[in-house]
Amino acid sequence: MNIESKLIETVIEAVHDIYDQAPDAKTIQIQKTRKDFEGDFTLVVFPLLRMSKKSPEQTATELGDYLQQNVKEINSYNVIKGFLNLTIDKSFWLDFINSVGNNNSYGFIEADENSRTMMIEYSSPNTNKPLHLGHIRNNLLGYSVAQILKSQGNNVVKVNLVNDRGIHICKSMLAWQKWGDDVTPEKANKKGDHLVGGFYVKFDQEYKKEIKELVDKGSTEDDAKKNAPLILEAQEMLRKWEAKDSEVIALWEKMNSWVLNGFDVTYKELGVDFDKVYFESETYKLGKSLVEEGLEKGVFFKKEDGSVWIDLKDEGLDQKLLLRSDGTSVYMTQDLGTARQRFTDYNANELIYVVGNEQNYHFQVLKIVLSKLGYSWADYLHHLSYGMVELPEGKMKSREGTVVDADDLIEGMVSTAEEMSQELGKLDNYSAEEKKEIVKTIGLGALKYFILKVDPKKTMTFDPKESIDFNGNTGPFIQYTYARIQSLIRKAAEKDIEIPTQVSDQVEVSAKELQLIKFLHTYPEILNEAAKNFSPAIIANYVYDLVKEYNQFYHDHPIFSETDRDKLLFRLFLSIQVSKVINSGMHLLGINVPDRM
RNA sequence: GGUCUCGUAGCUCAGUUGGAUAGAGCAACAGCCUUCUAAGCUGUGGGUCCCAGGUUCGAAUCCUGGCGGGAUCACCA
Repeated sequence: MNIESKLIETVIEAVHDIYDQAPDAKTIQIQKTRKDFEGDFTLVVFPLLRMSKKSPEQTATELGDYLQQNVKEINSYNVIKGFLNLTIDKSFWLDFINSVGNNNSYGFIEADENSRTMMIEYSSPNTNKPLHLGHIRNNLLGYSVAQILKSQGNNVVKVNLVNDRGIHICKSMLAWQKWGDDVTPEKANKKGDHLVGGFYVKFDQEYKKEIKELVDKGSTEDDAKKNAPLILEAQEMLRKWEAKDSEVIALWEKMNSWVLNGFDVTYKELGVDFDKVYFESETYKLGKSLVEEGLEKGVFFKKEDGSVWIDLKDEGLDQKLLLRSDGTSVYMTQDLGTARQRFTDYNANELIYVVGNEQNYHFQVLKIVLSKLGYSWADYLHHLSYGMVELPEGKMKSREGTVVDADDLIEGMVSTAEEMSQELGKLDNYSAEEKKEIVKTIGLGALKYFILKVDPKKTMTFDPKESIDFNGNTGPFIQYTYARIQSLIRKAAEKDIEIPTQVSDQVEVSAKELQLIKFLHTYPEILNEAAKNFSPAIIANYVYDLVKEYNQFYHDHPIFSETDRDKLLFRLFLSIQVSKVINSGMHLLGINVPDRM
């Protein structure tokens, strides 16, 4: 049993013994004592006043006496207003830090037969254009949340859903057919996703020209959009695709494979992966059959033109399209099918969708539609909605060319890391190979940390200039601290100092060091909270705070200048425990830590 | 207009189930490299926690209303 629950239990006993009352465990608030006060844990006594019927100070004192007598770990206590501050004995903290020293997976929980299976979908790219900054946030979040859930004893299945069909795919296919001149990624010496993305842009440009021409001839804007020859051709192509026209399918397969090969490169760079990849081209038909099912059950209705809808006015929403009048499927159609397919494949307890908040409405509808169809697992769907990534100059707009391409961004981060290392002369003694590796770790660490430290649900500003500032609350700062501790270990080996596997309870411990130990003590709670909230940001900020605490300690107490052997060993030992937690926390964020930098 | 969401220092962000005097970093200024990596550390200045009510012993946090930004309400995905 951990110390906090022990304290809570004893407080309940105390209230029972002293005031003859039975308090609800929820009213007992044990929290960490704030830095500026003396003590380790604080009991807030205000909620208990109605039971004691005494002043806050008197109540706190009586409870303090009781606790001190009945909990052996408590050394002393003090009362300030309604706060009872308890000081825990040093030996408790030393026992604790020794237990961390013997534990290679501190804070982690093993999966067992009672584990829940959680499926997490992330990335979900369209095969008509390359990944951009928004996808980076998505991928990093998805991967990290999966890691975090795993660390807390869940079985996790990471899935990707490739949006490989639809009108948007036909647009780039059509543009390639018309203006592609049989170009391939090899011929153009370009990543496949970038090549295809170019044709998507080309389509849009030509389409706009056509619209303008029609408008100039007197057509309305709306009519022009609907009747431009290019869009009609694209629609025709989609119908052919759904009818399995061999020529269209062949082109589709060719171009999709180019794009997917390109994505694989980017995923590898980012360090993300999947256990299973779903393709909408494989699930949309199941979606269509679910629509049929809904029509039979009377959940959906058909309009005169043949399109299928659901009326959600009773839910406070609108009418929603499920199938086009020409019988082709839309986004919602295929998502219905995909969801069903997943619960057939894996018997998941929870299905988490990592998708931007611009789709909040979509997921609200998806959930309602599935439960109206009678699927009880609709309750297991959870939309992990994240905010947009903006640039300092404003929003990203593909039309205005202000989209930050994922590959360009990664490359930029790495080359900036290289320039900075060069300038500081940090990597002068390393081989080109080693340099490349370290610089990549730092560049990606900077990017990943910058994005993950922000609360997922918030819109965030990504400032490329600020992100390459390697000072402050950044990934490289944390990596640097880790690297320095590794350097300590090497130094100890040089000096033939054997690092202890545990420390004696005779050692003198400073207030600062005690604070560091208490900080490490909260790590399991932090992980638990991060898992509950699907929030890597909680871990990121914790690790940063830990590193900051450690750096202060490190500067005040140069370890090898310590003459007392026990103290020296203790500090070395403590440093290693800190570096273990840094490594573990960063690992959950998907960030590597270098041994030297 | 309806729904959702965000609003904390000049800027980027933390702030635990409501707890004590609201915190970091960047930027500015002033210091610290014969001692384990100065990509660091120390110090100074910087706040109407958007506004107004309400609940509470106690509100940045919860509720209501307003103001401001964003998203969404497509036969796009």
